[in-house]
Amino acid sequence: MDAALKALAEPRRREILRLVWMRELPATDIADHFADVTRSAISQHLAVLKTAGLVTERRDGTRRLYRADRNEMKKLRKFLDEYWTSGLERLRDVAEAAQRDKEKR
Amino acid sequence: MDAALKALAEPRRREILRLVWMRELPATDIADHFADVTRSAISQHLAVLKTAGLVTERRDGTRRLYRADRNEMKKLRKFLDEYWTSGLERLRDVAEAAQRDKEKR
DNA sequence: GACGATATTTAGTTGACGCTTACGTAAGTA
DNA sequence: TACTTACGTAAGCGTCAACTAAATATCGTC
Repeated sequence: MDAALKALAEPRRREILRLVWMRELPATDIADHFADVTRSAISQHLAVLKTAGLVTERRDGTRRLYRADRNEMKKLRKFLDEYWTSGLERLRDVAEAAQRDKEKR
Repeated sequence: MDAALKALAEPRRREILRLVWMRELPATDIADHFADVTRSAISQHLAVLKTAGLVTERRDGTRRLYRADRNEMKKLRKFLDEYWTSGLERLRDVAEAAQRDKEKR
């Protein structure tokens, strides 16, 4: 989950993810979309996204086709929604804070 | 939105946000929660979160009380949900891809 | 097997980031 | 006024992340 959030922190990677959101796309086409950056850079971004589980790679001859793993994004959304309010953790923190307050008095 | 995502990419900042999710907390209490890091470091993290709009600051005497801005998080969630599938942008991209395919044939 | 096409990988550089230490500042308190 | 508490800010440092250029892998074709 940590890797996914870090991956999304980079604007270019978000753009890539958007490009392959609805369809598969070979690395070249993805790279062509970015005028100001080398293919190599895009390849590295794709590696990060793949490691984070946000895209899947499929080989077809010399080409590599990428596609967004929407299920992983779904998990991320769920994580973000639940992280702050996860029951047990929250209760523990509140209890600790109360304890701290008590000790100070 | 970019700033918010970058801010969340850092685990400590996520933890801070969680601490002040349900209640206000002075900077000292927040810093005390992290044993392995200086108060200064936490102060800097708080500045990042504030700039990203994820927390609000309220002064009370010498203390500064922080609290999560849940509305901003709500916006972020909405952004994440809609970014990949935003109507016009998506249509444009699809059109471009179709054009590219056509030219190759 | 050599070659062109498609892509990743590997140095190597640069800038950003997180951290600590040291200092500055504002608000209470004796 | 002097002192303490609570906090931010500046400078400096080490590390990591993003980039380029060059080298390397892999597949299909002649």
